[in-house]
Formats: sequence, C-alpha cells, structure tokens
Amino acid sequence: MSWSRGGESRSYHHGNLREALMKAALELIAERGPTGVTFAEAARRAGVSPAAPYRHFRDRDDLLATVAAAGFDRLGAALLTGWDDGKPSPAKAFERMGRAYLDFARTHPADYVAMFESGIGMEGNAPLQQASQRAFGALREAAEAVVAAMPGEARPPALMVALHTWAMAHGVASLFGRADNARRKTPMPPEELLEAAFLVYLKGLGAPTG
Amino acid sequence: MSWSRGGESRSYHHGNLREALMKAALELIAERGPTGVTFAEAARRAGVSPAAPYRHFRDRDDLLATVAAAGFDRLGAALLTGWDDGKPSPAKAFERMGRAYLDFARTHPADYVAMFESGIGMEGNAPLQQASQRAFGALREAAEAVVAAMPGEARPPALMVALHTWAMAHGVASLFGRADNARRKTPMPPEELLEAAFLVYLKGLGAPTG
DNA sequence: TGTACATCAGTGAACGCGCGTTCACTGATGTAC
DNA sequence: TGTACATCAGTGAACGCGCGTTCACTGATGTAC
Repeated sequence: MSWSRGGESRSYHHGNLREALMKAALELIAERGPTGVTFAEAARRAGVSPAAPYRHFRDRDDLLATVAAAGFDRLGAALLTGWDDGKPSPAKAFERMGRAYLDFARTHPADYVAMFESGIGMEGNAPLQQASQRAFGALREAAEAVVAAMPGEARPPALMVALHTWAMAHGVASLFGRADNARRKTPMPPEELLEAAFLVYLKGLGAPTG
Repeated sequence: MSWSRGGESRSYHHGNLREALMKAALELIAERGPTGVTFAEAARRAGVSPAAPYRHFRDRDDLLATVAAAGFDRLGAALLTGWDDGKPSPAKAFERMGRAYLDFARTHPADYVAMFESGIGMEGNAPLQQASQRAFGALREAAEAVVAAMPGEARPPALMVALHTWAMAHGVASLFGRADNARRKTPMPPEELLEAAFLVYLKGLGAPTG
C-alpha cells in the first residue's frame, strides 16, 4: 500500500529508488566532493536499507557513471536550448550557447564534477560515451552553422571548431566559472571572458561576428 | 645508523618521509584515482607505520593539497622553460609553451588530477593558491609579450589573453590530452588542436602569428 | 673530544567506525486464466 | 471478477576489512658545554 505523498512514509517498494539514489549522489558530491559518495550513505539518504542499491547499480562507480551520463544529457539539452537553431544569427546564437554552458556548470556543479572530475573513466562505458557524444553534438551543430556562414574558400573544418569551442567553454567553466570552492577569481565574470574569447576566435576564423 | 642506499632497509628515521608520502599519493592517484588516496596506504607504501604521516600532514586533504601545490610549481617551471623568454618570436614561443602545457598534463597525469580534479579547494589554502598563481605567472608573462608585440592602438588586456590561454590549454589538456582513461578521442592530436586554436586566436587578436 | 640532554621522527598496538557485500527473507505488483 | 502464481524490489542482520586516529613509547640526531 502506498499512501504517502511527498511525506516520509512510503510503501515497501520505494518506487523511484534509482532516481533517489542519483539525487543523493549529487547531494553528496556537492557536500563532500566525489570522494564522499558511498553506497551506504546514498541508501541512507534515500531511506532504504544498505542492500537496496544493488538492485539498481553494480557498485559506486556504476552509480556515479550513471549520474554523469544524466548530466551530459542535461548539458546537451541546455546547449540546444541556448543555440536555438542558430537564431537570429550563428554568431549571436553561438555566444548564447556559450553562456548556457557556463550556466549549466554553475547551476549544476555536482553534475559537472560527476561528468568531468569524479575519476570515472569513459573506457568501456558505452552509455556514458554516447551521452557525452550527444552533448557534444549540440556544439557540433553550432560549429557547422558558423562555418557554413563563412565564404566557401576559407572554411575551416567544422569539427575542429567544435572541439575548440568545447575546450574553451570547459576551460573557462572549470577554472573560473564553477560554484564550488575550487573557483579561481578573475577580474571579469566568466561569461564575459568566454564571450570575448569567442569573439576573438570567430574573428580569427574570418567568420561574421554579428 | 643508516646503511641503506636505494635498498629497502632504512634507519629508524625515514629521512625523507614527506617526499615519500607525496610520491605514494601520486602513485595512488595514477592507480586508483583520487578516491584511492588514503593515509594508511600511503604510509604502507612509504614503509612506515600508519601513525607516521601525522608528523608531516594534518590529514589526507593536506597531503593532497601539498601534492597539488608541488604540481603547480612543476607546471610553472615547465611553462617557463617552454616559453624560453619569448625566443625566437612571441608567437613561436607561445605555441611552444602550449605544447609544454600539454606535455606536462600527459607526462604528469597524477599531478594534473591532484591539481584540478581531486576535489580539494583553494579556499583558505594560501600556499596552494600561491603555487597556482606562480604557475599562472608564466602564462601571464607570455601574454604580456604577445600583447607588447602588437600595434599600440589595438592592444587587448594582457590579463585577458593570459586567462584565455590558460582556459584553452586546460580545456584541451583535460578533455583530449590526458593519459588516463578519461581521455576523449579526437581526429587530430591535442598538440595540433591547441596550436590551431592559438593561431586562430592570435589572428583574431591581430597579433603577429609568425 | 666527549658527555648529557633536548628534540624530534617514527613505532606498534589499540580502538571505534563506517563501508561493501552477501544472504535468506518478505511484502508488493502484475498477470494468466 | 476473482484467484493463483511468478516476479521483483527492498529488508535486516551479519560479516570481515581497512581506515582514521590516539597514545605512551623509543631510537636517532643535534647541540651546549
């Protein structure tokens, strides 16, 4: 019987344990860093016995990898929203997508840590690789539009532009744009720093910057 | 009495325990990730009792932060060497410094993880902040030289250029240039990717790229 | 040159704790008929 | 519409283990005189 509704009581079956454990993992990352994520504590926070998580995840790393994959999905969605099909111009949309990237890193610091700094590898984890690739797809789409807007004879490889974009966005986000205490102070806000970098870079490419 | 020399035996006093523990921490990061670094295991590898590390480090995080600081010192030195006073031209030296950055990340993956992905914060850790700042100093020096080589009316702020440089180098290194299993595959080697980014960026600035 | 003493680095034994993991189990859910 | 049964998610108790941390201690080193 399941009479609870947002309260603490619940039926014998949790009903949503998988998501609850992922949420607990994110909380633990935020509070204690990736080191602080343990199966036992995640179970405790989800209100289940220490054996319950084994029904959903092989081990701690599996949990963390799943959290990271979900983070990539969210990041990809955020980037696509920011890009908004390249409206009103590729350059404008490009910069908006950059802001979306920083925004994601700041509003989802725990996700970001799980994705990039939790020590879990991509090797042999196909779902995680795919999620990462899907997120990167948004950057790639944007890069292709930017390149397509350039005069035909001077077009750089779109993939290279996408990789540069990702590297710059990730660099700014993880060095200067994070919300935790590993942030480095800068004289200008990270959004402006990234925007300026994009402008210089697009100019260097010979792409329209309006 | 201390008759050992590179062997396993040693005197009652280790003599170099601090360094031995830092080395052990780096090994552990390389083998197990930052999560795998424990005081007990570091002590075991250094061949001392589990209580010995307390003579040198307050706790695990103190050890890790010290390792990270040492990493920043090494990175700074490597960058200065790569920069080599801007010879023969700022642009050439700039690119060589970029390679030095990637080289460091690849040849010192554990240091790099300790510096950027170990979950230790800079807040309230003055020595770590200073080490990080010193390393950044090399990038700053290079940026200033690059800016100085530009026509006076079009000079961008050198600090901004330095921050952009760091972000791009860090982004490429941590996404595509690492030696561990979190590396993402790219169609071109990270050195070329970074070099191309620098060229486009310098061109966008209006700086000489020769 | 030797001796006494202070300082310091590392010992080793001990402890409590929390984590990972296993296990036979049980309550809830879904479905075949 | 009801009943029987299979499936599945979570239980709770148990275990061994390794870690963090403390403690009185002891061996080595340095130095004052």
